[in-house]
Amino acid sequence: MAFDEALARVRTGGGRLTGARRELLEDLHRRAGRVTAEELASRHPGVDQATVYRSLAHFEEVGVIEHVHLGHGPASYRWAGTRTIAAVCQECGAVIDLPADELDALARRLDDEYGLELSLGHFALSVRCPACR
Amino acid sequence: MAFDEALARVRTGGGRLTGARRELLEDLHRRAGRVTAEELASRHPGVDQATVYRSLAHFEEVGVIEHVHLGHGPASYRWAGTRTIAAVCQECGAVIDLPADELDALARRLDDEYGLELSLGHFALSVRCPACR
DNA sequence: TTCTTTGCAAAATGTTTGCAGATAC
DNA sequence: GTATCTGCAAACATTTTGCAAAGAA
Repeated sequence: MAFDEALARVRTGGGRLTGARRELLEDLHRRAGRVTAEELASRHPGVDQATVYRSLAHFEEVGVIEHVHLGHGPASYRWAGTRTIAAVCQECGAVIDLPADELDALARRLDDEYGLELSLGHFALSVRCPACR
Repeated sequence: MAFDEALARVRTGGGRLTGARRELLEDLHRRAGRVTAEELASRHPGVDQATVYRSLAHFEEVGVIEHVHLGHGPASYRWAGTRTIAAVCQECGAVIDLPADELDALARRLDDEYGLELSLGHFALSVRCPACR
């Protein structure tokens, strides 16, 4: 998603585009990878941790970012719309990004057989990476 | 896995089969479904919460149980070896158990293309259930 | 001017740890 | 007898909340 579109979305439903939000959005957009709330907070010392969480929640509500659970630690956030899914190595913790297409066949089966709509984000796949096998 | 086999496993490497552990094992075995540490602790008031966590960790180490993250709440534990995977509805939180075979094709692809060994437990699939669509 | 957002501090949630005494083997 | 396990209480990590002041529209 383009940065400007994100700015517009943040304002939907009376949302305000504050300094803190703009700062966080720029960071999230620029890096494109995954970040935890704690990393964001520490990179933006002027922005309170509570504000980081509240901003992230708002960004997610308006579809600007999405979060995924990579393991036992904190959630990871990234700019929305990247069609990849995370696989986490259970042993070394490495995160491997896979094209989301890999799940297309599974998604189709789950839909056909159970009426379930598979959503790509939110949970990682649990794997063992080549190095750890 | 049979209950007796579990008892044996708990003793591997000098592990002791204590009253608390036997109680928890019986509960986990009998119910076969998923339980959180907190539920276990409250069903066994004589067993301290710390003991529950430590026992669960030990049971998992010796392969008697496995845990999965179903969402934002606590982890869920269940008797090992059940070949199903959990799908969690993002909207209503319902947990749907699917035959693990559904992931066989995906597992094969991930192995062939990336050298990744997919492991079935630990993370749930994120879905929208028929009722919520 | 009005409604939203912020910072701060405190609470809530889920889990882990240190330690001295109890228990399994 | 000796190493492991337990309860207790305190710490920890992540996230959420209440509230009064500040800021966006």
